[in-house]
Amino acid sequence: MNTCQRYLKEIAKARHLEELQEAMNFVLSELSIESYAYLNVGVGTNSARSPFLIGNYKSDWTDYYIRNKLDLIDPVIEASIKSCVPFFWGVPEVVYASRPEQEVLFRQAASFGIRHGWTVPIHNCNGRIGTINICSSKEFDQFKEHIENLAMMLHVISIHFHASVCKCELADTKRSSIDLTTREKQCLEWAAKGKSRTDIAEIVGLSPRTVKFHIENAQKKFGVFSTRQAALQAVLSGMISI
Amino acid sequence: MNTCQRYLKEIAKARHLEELQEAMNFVLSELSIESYAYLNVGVGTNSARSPFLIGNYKSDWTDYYIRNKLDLIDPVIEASIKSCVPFFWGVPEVVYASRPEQEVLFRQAASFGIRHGWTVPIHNCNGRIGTINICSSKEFDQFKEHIENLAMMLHVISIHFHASVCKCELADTKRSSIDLTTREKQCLEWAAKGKSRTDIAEIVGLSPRTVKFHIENAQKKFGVFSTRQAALQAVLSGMISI
DNA sequence: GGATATCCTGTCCAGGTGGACAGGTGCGGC
DNA sequence: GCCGCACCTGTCCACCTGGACAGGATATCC
Repeated sequence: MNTCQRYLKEIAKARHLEELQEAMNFVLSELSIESYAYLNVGVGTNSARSPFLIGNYKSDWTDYYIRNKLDLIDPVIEASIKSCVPFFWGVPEVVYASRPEQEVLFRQAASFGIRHGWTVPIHNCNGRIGTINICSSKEFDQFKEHIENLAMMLHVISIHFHASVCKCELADTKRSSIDLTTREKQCLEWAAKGKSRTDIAEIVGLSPRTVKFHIENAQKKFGVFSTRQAALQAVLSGMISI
Repeated sequence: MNTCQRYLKEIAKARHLEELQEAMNFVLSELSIESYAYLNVGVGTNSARSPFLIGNYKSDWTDYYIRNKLDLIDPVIEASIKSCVPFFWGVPEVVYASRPEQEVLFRQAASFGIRHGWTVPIHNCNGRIGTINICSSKEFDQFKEHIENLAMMLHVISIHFHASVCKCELADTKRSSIDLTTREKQCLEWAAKGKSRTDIAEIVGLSPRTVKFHIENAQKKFGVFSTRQAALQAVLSGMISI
């Protein structure tokens, strides 16, 4: 068994988020990664659902980040939503602050020693994405070289880590898999076809309130906050067709 | 630059699907992978486009597979939709035929020498998923050992390959009848992610009215009457990703 | 009998959406 | 110079949506 396989095994055997964090701390320290943060965010609307964070960034910064919902404006998160391959960010790179509040964010991060980094975005199409963010106090060139040497391994480790997070999360919430009821699918299907609540009510022979009820349930199951997203998720996961 | 980086560069520089296939053929032959197939399928039941296939499987089999839409019943594809980490399939593994028509599929595949394999599922949330399927005529244990030694590199290569396919494909859609402008795509993309008009306005730096304007134009192009439908169409036709 | 799941229905209300009316700029082609 | 196109912005208003309150009826399983 090679080194990477050993690392992946370490990550796979974790049963709770705490164990997972320990495993990741161990693996990344072995790889001389001084500072990392796994951020799991919803791609949905800016509602109450909080993103969650695992890692060893300074808690002053991460607390502030989460409390102020900075993920909503973070250009790194924006880029992660769009990209499916890892990317560098910070001073000499493309992914950088473009709007005033993003510049504030970068300045604030810099005051905690976070000036540049490398991020692995991980998508699994359930309305949330995972990002492994690695940063360093080293000079950018030196950091980049270090990362590029490890990129392959770090990329794979990140994906498996995210998969483990999802597994632990699922185990926690006891939601084995997303399973829509007949009514939920029926209502969502018409919603995806562009019908309004009242239309659907008439079509399927329910009250508009009940249609709302079923769509709301579907939204909860997908962890999203709009019919738009629920319809998308249902179509993308092959549960309904339009 | 190490070997893997060289491979990734080879894949990244391809501009058309043909070049991409050549690059992949080269890379995988270097890694002593005798037989692979990249299958790109839509996840919806009646997806916008038929699946497409790149690789060096016997064309007798792949033609038959595509013609009979076997991806719709293939347990490997089912597993790929659900999993986001690579897995083995075939005789001694978990992913195997469970329904009668799936058993037929596996028997047919076996007659073409495909008995077991390893699949990397790649999700990037645009209504299609990519799978890199690698199989071998070797005995399973021997095959498994070979793959496990290369798993990390193959995994990363697969992800970058899929990203390149998407890039080439997007270039192709520019020639299709429906053609969204940059702003339209930009606004729809955020809309598909569940953002509201005001959110999007802030993100892309426009007035809410202008965001509305662009989404309306996209709606007209698709011949639909809601953001919901426009977002779905755009995602399913691969113009945007969520 | 109680827990659980699916299903059904109601009101109130802030905030989002889409249609219809306006207006404007800058660029390239004929 | 005019036309078409992409782009940008505004108001008004009916309607739709989602969240937060409610209230029910069945049926299954332990």
